[in-house]
Parts: sequence; structure tokens; C-alpha cells
Amino acid sequence: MMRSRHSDALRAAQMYYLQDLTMDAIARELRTSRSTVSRLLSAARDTGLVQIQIRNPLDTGPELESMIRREYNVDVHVVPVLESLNEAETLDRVALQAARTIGPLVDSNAIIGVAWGSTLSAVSRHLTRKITHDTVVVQLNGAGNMHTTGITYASDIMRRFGSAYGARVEQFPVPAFFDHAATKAAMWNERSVQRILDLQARMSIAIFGVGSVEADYPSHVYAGGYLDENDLRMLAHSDVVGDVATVFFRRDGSSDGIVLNERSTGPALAQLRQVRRRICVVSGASKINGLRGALTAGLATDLILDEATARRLVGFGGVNPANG
Amino acid sequence: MMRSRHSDALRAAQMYYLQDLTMDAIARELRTSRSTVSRLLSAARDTGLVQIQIRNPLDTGPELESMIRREYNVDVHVVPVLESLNEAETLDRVALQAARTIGPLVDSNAIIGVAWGSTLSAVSRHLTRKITHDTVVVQLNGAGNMHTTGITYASDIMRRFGSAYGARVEQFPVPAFFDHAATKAAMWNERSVQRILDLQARMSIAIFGVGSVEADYPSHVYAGGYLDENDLRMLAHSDVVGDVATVFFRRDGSSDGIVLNERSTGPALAQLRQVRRRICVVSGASKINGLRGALTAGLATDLILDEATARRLVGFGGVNPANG
DNA sequence: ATCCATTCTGCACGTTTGTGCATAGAGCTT
DNA sequence: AAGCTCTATGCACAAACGTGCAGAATGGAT
Repeated sequence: MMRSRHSDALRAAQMYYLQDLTMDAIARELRTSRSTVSRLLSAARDTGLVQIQIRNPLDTGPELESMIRREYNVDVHVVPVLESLNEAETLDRVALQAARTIGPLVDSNAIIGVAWGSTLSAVSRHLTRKITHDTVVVQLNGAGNMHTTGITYASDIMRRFGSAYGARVEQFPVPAFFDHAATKAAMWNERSVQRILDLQARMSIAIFGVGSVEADYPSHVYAGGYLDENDLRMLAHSDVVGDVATVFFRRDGSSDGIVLNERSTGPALAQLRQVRRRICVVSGASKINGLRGALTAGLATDLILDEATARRLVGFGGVNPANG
Repeated sequence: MMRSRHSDALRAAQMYYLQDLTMDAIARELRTSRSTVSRLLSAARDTGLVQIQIRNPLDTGPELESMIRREYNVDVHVVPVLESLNEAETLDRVALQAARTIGPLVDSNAIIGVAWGSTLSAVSRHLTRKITHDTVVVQLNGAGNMHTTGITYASDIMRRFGSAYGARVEQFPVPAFFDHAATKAAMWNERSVQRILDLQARMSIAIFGVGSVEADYPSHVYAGGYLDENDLRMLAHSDVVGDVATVFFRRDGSSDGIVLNERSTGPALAQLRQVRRRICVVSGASKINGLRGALTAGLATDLILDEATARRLVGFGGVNPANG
């Protein structure tokens, strides 16, 4: 019969996770083999039928988390990672845990704003499926640059989000930065663009990393041909420490008077702050300055980051980064 | 150091459930043995650090559930149970799954109304701990009868709820039924009683079973010395099919004119319906008539019941009970 | 300092679970 | 119906896991 696959997975999950039966016992009840049950359960996890959450009671959590929470008024998820791991492995584990953490927050009718970048790309590879309805994934900022339209790169990320949650995907086919602010103004009056802007204005969840000017290996934005020498010099003179979705800010969280933002296609910081749930994912301690700025700017409601970075964020463990 | 126990459990849980590391790998990172990690994880589950939920996508669930959902407008959790199990084993498995299902719904600042009875007693034995703050567990109806004050029986249930969620427990030290409605009216003006009534009025969650007049082995209420022959005769003449928290109702969900209710200490059905989340737990197909009435009366927002009963509820599988 | 009681730990063993592979079955085409 | 492809199943083995037990560690009490 057709009922089998999905419905058996549901039954198996209930019996396994809620009634503590062994797979063997479940196999007998479902009249199948134990290995099938094992696979049913694994399917149940992969499709989001089983949701596993770790909730750490806010006040009893480790010192580190509560310090960050207090200082920046943000929900922190510190990802335990051995300090000996290299950047790539760390990113992978942060991304995996971020994906698992995000899953339960996504619900039907959500409008999910997604940025792009190496962090988001890693996260998008680890998303677990979850069946939702009328969910929309909308791209936060353009991805084109002087060399490519950026569409494939950014759209891979978007597509993964979309298929994980069964959501409609709305791409934003513009460059990351316009050459002229006037072009942006013109485009922003196009109805095709306004549809996207309207979705962004109604986002219920935003997911993004941070770019940091001083990062060891600089974010895409600062190295990938998005900005010319003029731009970079201008950034240096504006005390910019980092960006979120290609919108720049200073150490104190301010962004007024940064001319590059007038040509950027990301949502203004003030608009981003309107979003109910703003999830920032950070891996790698070298992003610390950008992260500090983003948090000071109040851009995130939830922060997922690796342990080493968390430690540096509150100032102990590791070299305290020079800052000017 | 002291950080160890709780905080290690948290780290272990994150690494195990969110990063898919093996216990072996976690043991190495935490510099301990694999068996310790196994125990840490089991502690994490027991203390509610790890929350596992089964969410069945509403529209894709098995036919049975959606039929009930449509007909009674209630969130259904059908507990898969072999038909060959006896009543006690079925109750145990329903109760276990109910306890696991309730856990994630309980949050800080909740006011949880709890009824008593064999079902609730079973549920209370299976609750998993979860750390919350300023949560209150309040008894829905008195438990005294002609022979005992009922305090130990009901309070065992209440105490288990209280300690599972770290909640304050408010007992309701009155008989299940007053002999005279006037006594109830007088008591209801007592400030000590009003404190309880006030809590009940502010409940955010109510958890109860149903009593059914025609059950194979009748609920406590109908056999336990709570009602005298007069009362029972009166019930029969009022077409009563069952009760929730010792408040009676008819097959069509109505309860007006049932005089016994004027002497009962449970919350009026209209008041119960005000509660945001009303969880009804039912095990045993013989409660079918009471259950139908309760659902028709709109008493529950969530229904947890065994498969056999669910099947009878929608009319197939098993003898359709005679009704008058 | 010593003793005791309690809790925690690691080992060793048996149990439970994941998975590669060969086979059976389902669905389609001709 | 035969032939094909693609998926689902069960077996068998290896990996991962839970737990009784004995010894180590901890924290009082004397």
C-alpha cells in the first residue's frame, strides 16, 4: 500500500523517540526488518519529521554565553569546536550546527531573507529538510560583480534553502554594488525589483554572516572583484570594520555617511533591524571586528559562532586584536 | 571544576545531536571516557536539555489523524500501539508518549492546570524534567470523597508535574463534589479558594483525561465513592456520557441543567474552553462515548490517544458502540 | 588525619544500530 | 509478457552504544 513510506516513518519515529522502543521491537510491529526501521528513522530525521533542539536554560549556561548575551542582548549559540581544527573544519561544524539550529525556527508562511558568502554557502549545504507551506526564500542582496553575474553562486545557496523547506525562491538579479547610485535609484523604481524589496520588507527571518575588513582571509566582498581600489580606499577612510549583506558599518555600529552603501544592494541596517528574527552565523576569530560592529549595530537577534571567536568576543582567551 | 556536569552535558548534546559526532569523538574532546559521554547525553535528555519533537506535517499525516482533525478541529497525536497489548500496557505507552509530547509545550511562566485520574497518574510518572522558571502547576478539581481527603493521590500527580518542570504546586484541597451547592458557593468566596480559582482562570495549559460513564472499567469518579446512588441515577436521567475534571456533559457536548455540576469543583466547561492549550489524553477504546462528548464540547485543542480508540472515534475498525 | 558514605569514572561485555552488497520487487517501455 | 531501470529490502558484518561492576575521587563528619 502507498501509506507505507512516510506514514511508517512517522510511526517509527514516534515509537523510537517518544516511546523508547528499540528498532527491533519497532520492526516487529511494522512487520519489516530492523534495517528498514533504521532507514525509516534516518529518513524521518532528514525530512524534518523529527526535530531535535538543544535548549540551554538561559541563566545556567556557561559563563561565556551569558556574558555575550548580556553585553549584546542577543541569543547566543556557541558551537563547541576543538581549537586545533583548521578554519575549514571549524566552518563546517559551525555551519552544520547552524543549519540544525535554524531548522526548528522555520515555519509555514515564513519569509526568509538569505545573504550569500562562504558562511552561508556552508550553512546551505547542511540544511535538513522540513516540510512547510507558502514559505518564501528571498535573496538579501545582489551578487553580481565586474566579472560575473554571480547568479550561479548565490542561487546555489538560495536553491538549497528553498528545497530544504519546500519554499519558493526569489532571487535578486542585480550586482552587489551599482557603479552609480543613480542607477540603483532607477532600478529601485522598477516593479520587478520592488517585488523583491517588498518581500524583504516583510521578512520574518533573516540569515547572514558578517564580512570583516581585517579578516585573515578576507570575505568575498573585499577580495572578489566587487570593489575597485577607489572603493577600498574610501572604506579605509570611513573607519569601516565590516559588512552584513554588503552594507557596511563602523566599529560603533553606525553607517551614516558611508557613501558605498548608497550603491549597495543590501537592505539598510535600519530595515534589517525591523526583522523579527535575525540570525547571524560566524566562524573564524578573524572576523571579530566585523562581528563586534554588527552586534553593536544591533543587527542580530540570534548569534551562532564557534567557541574561539566567542572567547575573543568577550576579550579572554587568545590575543586581543589590535584595533584603531 | 564545577562547570563540568551541566555544561559538559550541554556541549556533549550539541556535538552529538547537532554535529553528528560519535560519542567516542566527543569523549576525546571532553577528555573523558565514552561511557561518561553516554551518561552525559542521557542526563541531557532527562533534564530536558535535549528536546525531541515529532511534528507530522498536518496534511500528509495518515488518514486517521486528518479525519479526526477535520471532524473535531483538534490537533491529534495517535499513539501507535499494537492491538494485542492489554489496557495497562496501552495506557503506559500512551502516557509515555503524552509526557514526551507535553514537555516541549511547557515553558517558563506557564500556568498548568492538571486534573487527576488514572490517566493523569500514568502521564505524571513519565514526565521528563525540563528547567523552567515561575511556572505554576494548579490542581483543576478537588479530589476528596466520602472516605478520604484524596490529597495523597491527587497530590502525588501534582508533585510529579511540579518537580518535572521545577514549578510551584498549588493544590486544591476540597472534595471532588460538595454535598450541597450552597457549601460550594460559600467556599468559592473564601480567599484561599479564590487564589486557586484565579490561577485556574489564568491557565495557559490544561491537561486532563476524560471519564466515560460506560467505560469497561469505569473511571474513578463513577466507582470510587465520589457519588452516591442518588447521584448516579440523576446522571443516568440527564443523558450524561462523561466528564472532564468531574464536570459532566452530554453526548452533544452540552452541560446545562446537569445539577451535579453545581456541586462539582472542576472548572466550568466554558471556562475550560478559554484556555489556550487544552490537552486531552485518552487511552482505552471504552472511553469512546465520553471522548466524543468532550470533543463535541470543544474542550480540547490537543488530543493524544491510542490507535484503537482513534479508529473507533472515526467509526471504523472495531464494533461501533451502541448508544442511546 | 582518618573514616565513612556518596558520587563519579572507566572497563568489559552484551546489545543495539548503521551500512555495503546482493537480491527482490515495482514501475515503465516495447 | 519480456526486458529494463530504479528503488526498497534483508542479510551480515562492523561500528557505536548502554550498563553492571569495581575501583577512584569527593566531600563531610569525627
